[in-house]
Amino acid sequence: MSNLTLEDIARQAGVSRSTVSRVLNDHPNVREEVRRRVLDVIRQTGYHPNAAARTLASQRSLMLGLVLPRSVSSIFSDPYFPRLTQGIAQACNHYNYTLALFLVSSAEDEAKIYPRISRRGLLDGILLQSGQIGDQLMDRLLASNIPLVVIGRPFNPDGVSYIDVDNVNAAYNAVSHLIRLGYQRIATIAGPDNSTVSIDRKEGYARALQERGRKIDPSLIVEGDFTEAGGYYAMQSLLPARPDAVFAASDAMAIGAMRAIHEAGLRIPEDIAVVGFDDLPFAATATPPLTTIRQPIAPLGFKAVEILLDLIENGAQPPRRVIMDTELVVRDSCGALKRRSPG
Amino acid sequence: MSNLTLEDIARQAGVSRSTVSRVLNDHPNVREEVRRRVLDVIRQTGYHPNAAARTLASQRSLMLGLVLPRSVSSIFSDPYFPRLTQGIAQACNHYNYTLALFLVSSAEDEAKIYPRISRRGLLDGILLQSGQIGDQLMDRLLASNIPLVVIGRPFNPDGVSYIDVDNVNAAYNAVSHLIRLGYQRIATIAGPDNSTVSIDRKEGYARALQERGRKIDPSLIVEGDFTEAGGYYAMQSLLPARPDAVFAASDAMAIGAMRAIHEAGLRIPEDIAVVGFDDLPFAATATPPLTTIRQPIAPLGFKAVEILLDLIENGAQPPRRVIMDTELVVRDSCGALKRRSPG
DNA sequence: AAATAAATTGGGAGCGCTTCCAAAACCATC
DNA sequence: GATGGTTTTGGAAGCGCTCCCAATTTATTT
Repeated sequence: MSNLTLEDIARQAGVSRSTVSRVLNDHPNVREEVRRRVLDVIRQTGYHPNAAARTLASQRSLMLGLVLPRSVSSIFSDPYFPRLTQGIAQACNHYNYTLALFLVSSAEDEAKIYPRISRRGLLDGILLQSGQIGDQLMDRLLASNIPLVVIGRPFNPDGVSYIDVDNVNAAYNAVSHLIRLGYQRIATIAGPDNSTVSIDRKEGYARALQERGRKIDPSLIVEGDFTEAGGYYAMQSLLPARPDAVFAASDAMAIGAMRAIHEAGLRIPEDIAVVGFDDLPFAATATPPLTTIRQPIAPLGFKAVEILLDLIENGAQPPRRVIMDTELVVRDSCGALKRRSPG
Repeated sequence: MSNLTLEDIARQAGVSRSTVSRVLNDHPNVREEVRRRVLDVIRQTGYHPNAAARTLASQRSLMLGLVLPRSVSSIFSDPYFPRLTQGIAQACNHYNYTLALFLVSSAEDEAKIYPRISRRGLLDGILLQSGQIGDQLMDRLLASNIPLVVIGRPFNPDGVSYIDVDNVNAAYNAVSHLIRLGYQRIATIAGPDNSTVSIDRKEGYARALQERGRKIDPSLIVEGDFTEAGGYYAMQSLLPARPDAVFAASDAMAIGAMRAIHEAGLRIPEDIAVVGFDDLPFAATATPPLTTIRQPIAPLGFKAVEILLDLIENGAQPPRRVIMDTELVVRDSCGALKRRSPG
């Protein structure tokens, strides 16, 4: 349709290009009558200013990039990412930014994507999902000097703005809850050691035990990979150690663990209590319904955008840090509703 | 970092702007020695051409938009979208396009997003997830004359290029499978009537029954909303009609149905067989493992991009149509592995 | 070696907008 | 009604690239 330009609108409205531009950008100094006249022409013609020309002239693209690095994009089946994306997209809509999505799924992708990301004139800022240890992408992006907010604490957070959930505290609360309920042999199915999420959740687990004077029993700590199958196998390897409760670092692993427990002929929570992490939709409808930690994933994404806009507006120094709280959702799998809860 | 321009590179390499541009765009007519010299300077300086300037001058942004309309974005918890997105993103990487994501989550969003989408100079083409009946977005986008590929058959497909899975045939195969296994009272949990997906799957169900001379029993057809909870309630309302098999139009609904069946004290597949649709990850680990239809979701997304690039390259006439095949994945929930299967 | 054809290069005119600056129009004041 | 100040408006110079065209260089032919 319309390949109209500013000039065309200006001519039709009987004003100059500059005036139309002012109307478009809500500049104050335009006479009300003229503004109305211009707006009428714009409405009638269905004119939309050309995005590229605007970006080139103003040096702002009103576009943010969301980069999901290779190490995590395989987990794109995890509902975490859709929710995060949704929060981010909502914020972008709200602040009138466009969202560009970069899914890095292979090494080849990474090589192709990086130049595209760091090209000037494309993105005003970047949101990067923090990845595994040793991921070079963050350093490269940081070096490219584009405003950057990392989602999830990076391994080396020096000078980096990031937002994260308080994983340590969340895990601490989950395990404390189990301790209060009287469980003695509390195990954990942790995530892989190469992510800060796993490290933090494991630390929260350890801290809760230690604060109550419990010893950390290495045979009660086993590593999963955040998947259902991983949780299943982890639980199987955990059974000989006879835990009476298990804290899984993700709901998917918790569900896998529950499957393993059931298959072993044990009951939840009578024989083994289970607590997960995430509060995914299926946590509530599992049998038994899963006690878990709810993360504010979409709000986290939304907030990440707000931080990024702040960086764009006001510069990246000092780095911003935001840690969001979680919530323990008590259902049946921890036994709280069956046991006498002391307190 | 570098706010270098073409001109800077040209000066440093001792050539003209045009020559650098030629090198950048792989034009043939550049002396090998000059090309090398220019590339060296580019490499040393870490120069990247400005995207906006390029778009403005060449009238191509190398950017595609993926629009997920309001009616479906609420289902973003459905793994369908992540997978689709992944396929699309992979294709974009492969063909060196950037992907812009438009999640329409409210009416307000829609009003804000539409002008952004149809702004010239931003997108070379659009992928639109087909939505509910009555969704205006498709017509508006069509009218804006930007190359458009719809994912999922739209209600009014006239003149529209689209790609879809063969839902009719898939459902037909699933139900035929149940018929072959000897089930007599085959029910279906359909999706809401306002989407072509639901309509097509229901039609496949009906066609399979009719071809074998079976009557369609309205009491065996009930409507869900593609969620687990919806499947659960749908199954509950189906139980009085005493079905011996049920075809659910999505895995999520199938899982909900299984929960309802178990709660009613019935066995799967002995009392009621279940077949789902999607082959989501949890289908394989459900109890019992779910027989279901596998859709090539990511390949669908990939192909959608290829069609769109074809439209961009060669014009939108005639409209392209691609229908992809599905695959019946037989597991335990249909009873095929227990029953004598009659040939 | 001259004439002609082909390959390579440089210059300039945009692409459609923003934004600075100066001119014009308006206003209130003395 | 002239003066000074404030709004409002128009013109022009870019933003950094592509691409056409003409000029230059190189290769080929007779």
